[in-house]
Amino acid sequence: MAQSEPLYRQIAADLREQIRGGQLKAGDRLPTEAELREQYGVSRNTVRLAFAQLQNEGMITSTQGRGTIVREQVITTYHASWAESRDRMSSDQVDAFHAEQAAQGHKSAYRDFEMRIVPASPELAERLTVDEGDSLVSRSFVRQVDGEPSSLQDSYYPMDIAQECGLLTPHDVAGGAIRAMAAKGHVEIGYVDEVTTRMPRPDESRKLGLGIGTPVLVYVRTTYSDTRPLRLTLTIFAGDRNRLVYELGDISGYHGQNGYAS
Amino acid sequence: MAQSEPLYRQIAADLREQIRGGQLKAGDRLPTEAELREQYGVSRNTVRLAFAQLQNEGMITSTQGRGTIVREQVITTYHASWAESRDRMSSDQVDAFHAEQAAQGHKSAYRDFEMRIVPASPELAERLTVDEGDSLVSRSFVRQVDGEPSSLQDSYYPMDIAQECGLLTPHDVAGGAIRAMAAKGHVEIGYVDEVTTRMPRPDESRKLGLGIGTPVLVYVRTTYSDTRPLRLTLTIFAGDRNRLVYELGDISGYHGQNGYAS
DNA sequence: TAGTGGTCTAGACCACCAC
DNA sequence: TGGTGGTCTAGACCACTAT
Repeated sequence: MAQSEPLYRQIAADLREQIRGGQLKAGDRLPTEAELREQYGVSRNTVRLAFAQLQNEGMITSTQGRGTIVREQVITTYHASWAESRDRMSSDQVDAFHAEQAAQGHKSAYRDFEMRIVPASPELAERLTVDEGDSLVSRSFVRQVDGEPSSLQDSYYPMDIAQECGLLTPHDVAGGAIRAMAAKGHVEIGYVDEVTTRMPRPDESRKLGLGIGTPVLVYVRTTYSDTRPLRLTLTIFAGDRNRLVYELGDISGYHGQNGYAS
Repeated sequence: MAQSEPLYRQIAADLREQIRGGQLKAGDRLPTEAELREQYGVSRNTVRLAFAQLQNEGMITSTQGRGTIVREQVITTYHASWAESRDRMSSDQVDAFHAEQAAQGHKSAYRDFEMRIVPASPELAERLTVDEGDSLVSRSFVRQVDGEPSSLQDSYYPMDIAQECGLLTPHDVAGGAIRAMAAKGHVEIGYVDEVTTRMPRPDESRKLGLGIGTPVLVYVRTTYSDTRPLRLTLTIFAGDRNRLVYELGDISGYHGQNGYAS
């Protein structure tokens, strides 16, 4: 028997089952803490432990004064093997991101643009093949989709390239930084992408408006010309709203839908 | 002033600072709940709330009877753009995974192999272009690295291909399923990879031995021949121990290290 | 056995939201 | 205003680990 399961886990399991089974749908309100306390004959703290477990699984969200609801997810797709590739960038857009979001029926925008000069951390120095502590130019912004923050992006450039290509301005670069570098002969011909996941730090959680129990997708792209690393872009994606997609090789046998609707 | 911060958040912030600052290193023991209760003059529950927050951020682990320690992370790399590619597979290995882990100084193994016949879910049906409910062959196992479970892998094959290529056996297929399919003319020439993250379900958490506050990396690879989808592989990576890497285009300008040590 | 974290109770007051 | 969740206290007993 699983009788030895603690009470709060049993309560959490019951509620999880009701959500998976469809009795409680996305957006529905769960019973209040008081109701569950009576229903199970336990203390309020035990109910709160059960709620905490489900919150940490990303299944529910509690709001002071309003109640506790089943979380819903709207996932948008980021085609990593398309984005920033030159043959997909039309002349009047910064990157392929806007176009892809529009194709999925979403509106995207940039917010809180910042330019800073920072010393290279060990990780940055290794990937950009500069010395630790060397100055790098950081250009960062928040990406919004449908008015909600969706990802935090931070690109790092070696100082000499940034100076040569006019990336030291605290504004958006017309046509995009990639184009500006290409115009000076620094053409990106290869990428290395690293993808990991972790729980957000408090400031990331705040900027992305993440609920408890939402991890982030950490996406690091290092780009190369034929001779050297040109740029490192670190993107923190809100894990409950984003999907990274790579297309490799020949996928002409693919049915061609761009939806990945599920 | 940030005086309005709840007590437990202040305590969590203090401890987080000590970890980030290096006063508390990976593997070190934190003060006990009783010590912190005295130190801050709060109730034990408040200390526990602070611990819970840090656990959910993946920073600490508590064990009954032993204490609370700072978590440490050993990350291994999974080269998604290499794995399973034919020109990287030597004749005597199932896939490139073993070789890559060995190159990183890790020992890998497979456990708990299973073969099942399952009906296609809507997501599987869409990607494999079969009808919902059609029978698929599922072949799954647990991947271990250095004796610890590292990822759960589950591959789905259309029934006709599985029958033709001898994938209906409840054992490992000699030389690997990819080779078996290629021998019958079903050659994989393209991939679509989808990468997302979420918190683990209780069973995944158990199989992977995940602590509280550890998300998983969900990795779905659909492979194609020149005419049709051949296979869908779903991998659930323990988020605290794995990194996915893609190399795209020409990276001859890359410095050539395979470490990504950090 | 002593000390740790795990579970649980029964209260209290507060901040926020809908009415 | 009444009800919701957010924070906090001051206990209690249990399960596990180290010694």
